[in-house]
Amino acid sequence: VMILRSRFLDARRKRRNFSKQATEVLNEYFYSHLSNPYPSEEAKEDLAKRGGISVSQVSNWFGNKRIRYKKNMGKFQEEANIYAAKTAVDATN
Amino acid sequence: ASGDKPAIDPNNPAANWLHARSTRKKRCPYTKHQTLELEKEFLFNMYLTRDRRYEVARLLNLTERQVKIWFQNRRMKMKKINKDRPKDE
DNA sequence: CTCCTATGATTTACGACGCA
DNA sequence: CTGCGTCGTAAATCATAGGA
Repeated sequence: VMILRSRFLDARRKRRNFSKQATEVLNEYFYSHLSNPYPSEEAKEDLAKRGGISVSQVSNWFGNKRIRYKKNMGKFQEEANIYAAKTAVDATN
Repeated sequence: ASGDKPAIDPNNPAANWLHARSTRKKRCPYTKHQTLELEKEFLFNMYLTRDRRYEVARLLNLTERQVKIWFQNRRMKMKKINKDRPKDE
C-alpha cells in the first residue's frame, strides 16, 4: 500500500503546463511587483483562485520564476515589457 | 524629500530579493540507500531522539545536522501532502 | 521518432523566528 | 543561552511536456 501511495505521489510529476489564464495572472503579479515578488498567503490564495490552480502551485511557480528570472534577466526582457505595458494600461483605466 | 526609498536599480530588480549566503553548502542529493534508510527511520518515528540521530548519521555517513534537517523537511513534506490530499484512502 | 529546451515539482540547506 | 520545532524560501536537480 505504501508503495502504491508513493507511486501515486510521484505521478504528481506527470504535470500539465498551466493554462494561458493562470500564466497570465501569475506573470501579471510578478512583473507588477518586481521589486518584491513575494506574494502574501492571502495574495497566493487569490492568484490560485483566479488561475484555477492550487496555492502550492502558485508557490512553486514564484520560486521557479524568481530563480530563473534572476539567473537570466535578458531572456525575460521581452516578457517583462509585455506585462509592464499591460499593467500600465490597467492603471490608466 | 524622500531619499529614503532604496531606489531600485531598474537593471537589476533582483538585487533586493532574498538570497542564499555564499557560505551555504551546495545541495547534495542523497543516495537511494540513504533516502530509503531515512524513510524507514521516519516510519519508525517522525521525531528523532539524540541517540537515534547520532546512529542514523553514523550509519548513513551524514552529519547529525543533515539528519536533523532531513527530518524537519520530511515532516513539512508530510504536512503538504496531507493538505493537498485531505481525503485519501 | 529523436533531440533539446521550457516548465512544474521535488529535494537539500538555511535564516528567521517560536517555545521550553 | 541552548537547541530543536515550524515556516518560507534559494538553489539545484528531477522528470516530463512540447516543439523543431
